[in-house]
Amino acid sequence: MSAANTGVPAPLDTPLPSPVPGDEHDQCPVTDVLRRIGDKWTVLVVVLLGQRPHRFNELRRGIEAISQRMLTRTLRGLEKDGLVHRKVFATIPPSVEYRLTPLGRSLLEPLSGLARWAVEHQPAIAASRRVNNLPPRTS
Amino acid sequence: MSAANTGVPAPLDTPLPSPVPGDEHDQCPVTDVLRRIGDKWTVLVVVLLGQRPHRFNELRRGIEAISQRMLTRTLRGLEKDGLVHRKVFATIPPSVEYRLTPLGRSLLEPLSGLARWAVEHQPAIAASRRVNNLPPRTS
DNA sequence: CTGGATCCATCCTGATACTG
DNA sequence: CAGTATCAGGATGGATCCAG
Repeated sequence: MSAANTGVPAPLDTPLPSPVPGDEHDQCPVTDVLRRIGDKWTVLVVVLLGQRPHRFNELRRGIEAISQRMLTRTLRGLEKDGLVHRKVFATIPPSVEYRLTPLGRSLLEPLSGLARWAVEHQPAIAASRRVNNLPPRTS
Repeated sequence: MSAANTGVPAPLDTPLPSPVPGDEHDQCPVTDVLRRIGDKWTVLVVVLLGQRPHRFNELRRGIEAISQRMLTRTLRGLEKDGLVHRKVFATIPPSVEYRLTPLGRSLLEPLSGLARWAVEHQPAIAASRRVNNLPPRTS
């Protein structure tokens, strides 16, 4: 935190990859990533796997509220995108280990930036939600 | 960029606010924020407003593919959370100006971090998606 | 110009039951 | 243990029409 809120729009060292083509109907990478990790469980799983590799039911116990189905789906999505590696041990009973790939680990860093912002400003957002519970506009 | 990808897991200066309570059924602030900005249009609107204030139809033209309804909904959501300020000019015809609040502007920074990651790794993700188009596992 | 109201298709998520 | 299959409810997004 150096020059924080001086009132100036803050010229951002990374200009965010341009508004969008407009007439292009496929979305920009940013939106794409946001939608991938913006679901209900992905971030939780990534964070857990960021600590160490986990087995399936280990993740399940770590999250608790997640259903078996959603954990599978979440892991499949992450695996498909190359963020998580799935390693099967042909034992009896079978066991499967999930771990972040280097690509997946590289996500932890920008994610932590957003996490810090979220934790820091969550009270302000919550407050704004309470106040601005859509009171009729002037009328 | 100092120590970038050395292969080591990178110990993250911000440890991401802990996995989750587990038995708590309300989500952590990070998930909350991710779900707010993880929808189809929010980030696009925020980015546009990050450049300068816009009027309603100006935003609409800037995004093009967005429907009137979704632009309204997106803006209402951002307004409710205190990220966007809505200023009405009682002219004829009426005009409304939207601009980021300081809170909204503060989001641009962590967002740009994620944006940089997305742009940088989007090719790898796309490639992984093509390869891993869910080929039947062994079978 | 700005936006509300409706209707509808689709996606996401959860609960439950079953399998190698 | 680690999943898959199926069904149902809610959320999300789009099209269209109407209004101040």
